[in-house]
Amino acid sequence: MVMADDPPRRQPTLEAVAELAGVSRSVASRVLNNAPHVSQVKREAVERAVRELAYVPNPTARALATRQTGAAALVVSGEDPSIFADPFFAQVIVGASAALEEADLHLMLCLAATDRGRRRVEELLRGKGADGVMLMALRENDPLARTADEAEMPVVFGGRPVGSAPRWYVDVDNTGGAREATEYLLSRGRTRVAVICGRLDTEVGRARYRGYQDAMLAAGLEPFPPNEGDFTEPSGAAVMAALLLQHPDLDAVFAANDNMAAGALRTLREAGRRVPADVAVVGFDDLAAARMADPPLTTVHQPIAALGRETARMLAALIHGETPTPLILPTHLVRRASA
Amino acid sequence: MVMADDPPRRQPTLEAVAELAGVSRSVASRVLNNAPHVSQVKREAVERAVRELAYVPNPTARALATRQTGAAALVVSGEDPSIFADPFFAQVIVGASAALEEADLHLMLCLAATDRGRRRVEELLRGKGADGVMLMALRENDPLARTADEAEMPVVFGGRPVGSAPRWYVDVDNTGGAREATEYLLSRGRTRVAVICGRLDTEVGRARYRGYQDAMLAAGLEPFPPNEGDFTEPSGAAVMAALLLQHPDLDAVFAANDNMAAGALRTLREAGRRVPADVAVVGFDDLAAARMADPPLTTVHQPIAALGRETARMLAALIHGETPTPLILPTHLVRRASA
DNA sequence: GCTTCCAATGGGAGCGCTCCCACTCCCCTT
DNA sequence: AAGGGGAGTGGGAGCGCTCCCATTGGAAGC
Repeated sequence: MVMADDPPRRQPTLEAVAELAGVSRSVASRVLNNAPHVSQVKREAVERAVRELAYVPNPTARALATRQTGAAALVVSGEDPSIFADPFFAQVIVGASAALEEADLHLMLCLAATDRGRRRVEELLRGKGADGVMLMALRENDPLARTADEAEMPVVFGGRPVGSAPRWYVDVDNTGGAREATEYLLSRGRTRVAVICGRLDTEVGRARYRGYQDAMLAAGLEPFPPNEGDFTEPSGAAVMAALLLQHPDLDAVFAANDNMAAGALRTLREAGRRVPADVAVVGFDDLAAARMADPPLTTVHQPIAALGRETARMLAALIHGETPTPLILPTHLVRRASA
Repeated sequence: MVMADDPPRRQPTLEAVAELAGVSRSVASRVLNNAPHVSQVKREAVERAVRELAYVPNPTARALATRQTGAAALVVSGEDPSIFADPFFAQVIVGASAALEEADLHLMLCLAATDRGRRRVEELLRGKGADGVMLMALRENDPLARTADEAEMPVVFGGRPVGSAPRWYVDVDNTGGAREATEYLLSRGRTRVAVICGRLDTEVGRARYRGYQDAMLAAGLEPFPPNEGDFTEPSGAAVMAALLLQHPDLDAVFAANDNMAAGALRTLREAGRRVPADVAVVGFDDLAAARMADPPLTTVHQPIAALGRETARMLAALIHGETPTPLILPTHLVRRASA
């Protein structure tokens, strides 16, 4: 006969610690939670027992008892999972992760791309699988917005969704950044400043176009109509080509993000236009790639890691019962060679 | 008098569902878990009750009872949190997330950069805060390797750690890829093929140098000594500059990743060497940036999303009690203009 | 010296679910 | 006709923790 094939050597429990320390579970629990009403002697006894047994509290049991999971979810929506492959999100995560760590919260990452994924997120929200949620990259009329709203759980938006402004959000000053970029182009004497928009079904896309528009109108110039790209390099190249055809005399272009600016640069190069001599180009995002572009891209820097950090901080505050206020992070122009 | 300020309107429980459906908790539980031994009538009654109450099972309670959290952790080690900002990880995550979704597992992301972060990971492992772990980017002698080993929990390594090969891992054929890249350079008639290594305290760095070495030796050529960069663009530029000084006659260079290749390209350009006419350059990784480099970079493609996907799949298999075998994913050369 | 108060303590009732097990029928063998 | 087997069912004991509450005893207040 063999031994039982499943040696149930389980983790020690609080009960075991208490017993070894010669105290009750209550006292042991208090020591672990750093709560008052424990004598120094027993406190030390418990600490010794914890060390001896290499005890680690079971987070699940604690979660059940306290009704707090100790986790925050970062939900990235969008039909295409590869939207997430954008280094943008990696940066956001670095920031969010750091802030969450400070608040002693774990990070659950949910890419709600497929139907199944969305359903799982929904269950997470409604089943209280996390203490709070950060919602990013929601599309127009995203059903997740409603679910999040109904779930009785703190929700912070990273970047405002299209249309309504939620109760709590952290966003970047897209309009201001776009305005600054356009004004800069104007200040360099350019007058025929074209624009390559991002998707206009996103708030980012709209806000950046708005900033461009503001600056043009303020300068008494006619803004170009919104030529829509989809934030990718090829779309930037395509829109640039179309622009060149319709307005051969343009002398500058503001692209709503760096990827599209890179595409524009490529088209311009292929068309034999010199940058910035013939056409000045400004992007938005200040990705690593912007620095390495040829020529290095003048672009609007946005604090991506800070966006993640502040979103997470706001969520943590909410979870702790505080009432933070929405936040808009500043952007600033980084001058390089392309404009 | 005001009403109680904390309306404890709680989620309905299984108990409530059972009561509404006129069955016992056991039966309701069976229905929810799709278990047998339930009559059709009661099954439907329970389903109706679930809908009526908009019942969602509490994952925490389930986790406590089953001793399964339903989550897998992806731990990214490394002293510098920004290592994670590398688009590499974003890709890995997309793959892992998809595979985890299929296995109905949630993704917990842990960036173990700070001491506090490492401690939290340790607690996660030892406290059974997840059903399994994927470990990536471990450094030499990383204490996490031991903790993971001791934790009685499935562990899969994404990329082998330096030195020991763990029981379960998914890796990319770094040596084969580097060999292929070098062979290609050789086959184009280059004979003075230099190398820019990655950090040699990582297995990736070593394996890629090994591949380069193999190819050189097989061709009867003297391999260059390992000139170590740290996988960043500036380090590639610096090593390239040093190389040019010591070996002005070199006619090709294999860089252990695309970032360093980009740096090399920059140095070469500044030194007035034409690529590929004077010096051919091959990178490794096939990042998006490689395509946009000037000239577009010939590089070794590695299936990053697949790495994430397979790592997650292996972990899921382990969690389900299966016994998978380690996996090495193929790489292949992508020919572009730089070589 | 006697009440008053509060720090210290441990018992016990949950938190919401799973799962073992005992029990009842009912159908199908021999 | 008696027995076995299994499907269907519900009760109850956990899972490991927190937290309320009753109890104790010694210090402080009068």
